[in-house]
Amino acid sequence: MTRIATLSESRDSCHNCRLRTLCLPDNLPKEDIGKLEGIVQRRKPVSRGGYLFQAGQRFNSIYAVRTGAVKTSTLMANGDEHISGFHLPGEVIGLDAIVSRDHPSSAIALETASICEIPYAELETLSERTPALQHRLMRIMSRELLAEQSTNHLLSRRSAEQRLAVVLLKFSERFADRGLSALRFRLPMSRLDLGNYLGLVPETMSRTFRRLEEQGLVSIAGKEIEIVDSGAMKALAFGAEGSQTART
Amino acid sequence: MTRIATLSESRDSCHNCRLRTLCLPDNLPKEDIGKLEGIVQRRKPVSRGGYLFQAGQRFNSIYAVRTGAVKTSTLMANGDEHISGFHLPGEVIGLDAIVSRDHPSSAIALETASICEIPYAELETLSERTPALQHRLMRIMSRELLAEQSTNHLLSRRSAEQRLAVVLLKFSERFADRGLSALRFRLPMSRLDLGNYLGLVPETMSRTFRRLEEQGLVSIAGKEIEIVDSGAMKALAFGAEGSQTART
DNA sequence: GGTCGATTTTGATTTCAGTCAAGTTGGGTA
DNA sequence: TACCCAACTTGACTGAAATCAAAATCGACC
Repeated sequence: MTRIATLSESRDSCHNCRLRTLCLPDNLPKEDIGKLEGIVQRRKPVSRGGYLFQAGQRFNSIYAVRTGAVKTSTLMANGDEHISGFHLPGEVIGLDAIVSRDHPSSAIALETASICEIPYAELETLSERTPALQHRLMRIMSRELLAEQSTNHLLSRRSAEQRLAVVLLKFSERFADRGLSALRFRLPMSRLDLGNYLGLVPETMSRTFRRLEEQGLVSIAGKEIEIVDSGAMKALAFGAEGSQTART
Repeated sequence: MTRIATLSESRDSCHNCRLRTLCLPDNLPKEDIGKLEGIVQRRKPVSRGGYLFQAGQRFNSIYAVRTGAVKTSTLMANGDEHISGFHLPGEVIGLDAIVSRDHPSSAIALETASICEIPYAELETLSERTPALQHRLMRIMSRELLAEQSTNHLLSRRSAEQRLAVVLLKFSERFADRGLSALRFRLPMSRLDLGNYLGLVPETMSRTFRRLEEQGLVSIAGKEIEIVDSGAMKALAFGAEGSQTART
């Protein structure tokens, strides 16, 4: 029986946390993990639709997702929401607020989520005397930068089918990194949210899902996704064919 | 006589550098700037089309632009170039390589550029005993993250006119930050490159420039840009009108 | 000053995704 | 169980930007 993604449970300490290698503590010496644990605060779970923090709110902490899933979004000048990312367990949220002292975006739970809060002032103090932690922070920031770049890339002149294929493959990879199936998983967000992130309206999302299914690339049942032909998906997402520019 | 942007000259040391407040040394105590200076290497100028580094190359240093302008771009699977950013004096390049040990993208001079090279291993060592530098690095990374997010935002479901208006206003602001005119400046890149960055083909770029000019928002002469109606530009770029979603 | 290639422009046409308008489905709850 | 609202789907139509094709302009170099 294939196990469907739930991304649940992890122990109370960073030492035992199943997400250790994805999260802040990765590669830290044992005693440094101990120190980090000293400042991490476990919050009571945030339920679906609840805020971890709101845009404009004073920046005090960064947050690591332990279970569940979170979206970050900004309200644009005209009142529309723009979703800037989806965050799975082990990922760190709020790093974009370090410059400005205020959170530029809101973080909202897509499903009940447990969260580790890490007060930034204390993290900064700790990292002053913990080189390994300092390096780890730089690496995480750099990783985020790469992720954002790859999103830019995705939004820049790619067809709806390609965008969807890319994002499904990325989720596949991220679930696999968390020890879950790469081929069968449950998307934590609505089509509306995913479309918002991809720059596509819900109608297009619906039609695009259908087309991928008709081509035998995926099998869709609500939010449950099965990647049927991973090779063809990759060809569509990254392949030479389908580029809108390639004028051979 | 209005001074047209050239973004030239700055002294040999970080202390005297006109770009100090934009670049790494900002807010550092004098003695820390001295230490930073100790590891910064001044390279001989890179001429138009020359590489600061190439994608795939081993990551050793980050780079700060002193004069000129630089683009960073990746080669996609199908052979197309995707331009991920344009970099003006005072900006730091290469931070996206920290995670992977290799540069994910290439950096190419758009016009003759002088560059400061900062070996990352030495920077890391130095920042271990220089908290202010450490904080500065985190802030710069966070700033980059914000910039990437705002690019995402830009590419996500905005019209060609809006994209161009936003990017012109951003350049305006960046030139102003460097003490140059916010209303008259010279874009350092070709329309092809700017279009690539914005996800638009050159034909559309041309037509969109023309439309902005016809509406009396800007005045264009080759790469020389004059912002004629800054208010209307902002209304177009950020205003309530022009949202593709607002179904009032 | 003239030449060649790259860059930019212009026009005609096509196409993909957005818009508008109605359903349909499905999850939550009274 | 039945109701309700939100999420999703479907179909017809529209429109903005891509594509295709060709000409004009620019600018670097001899």
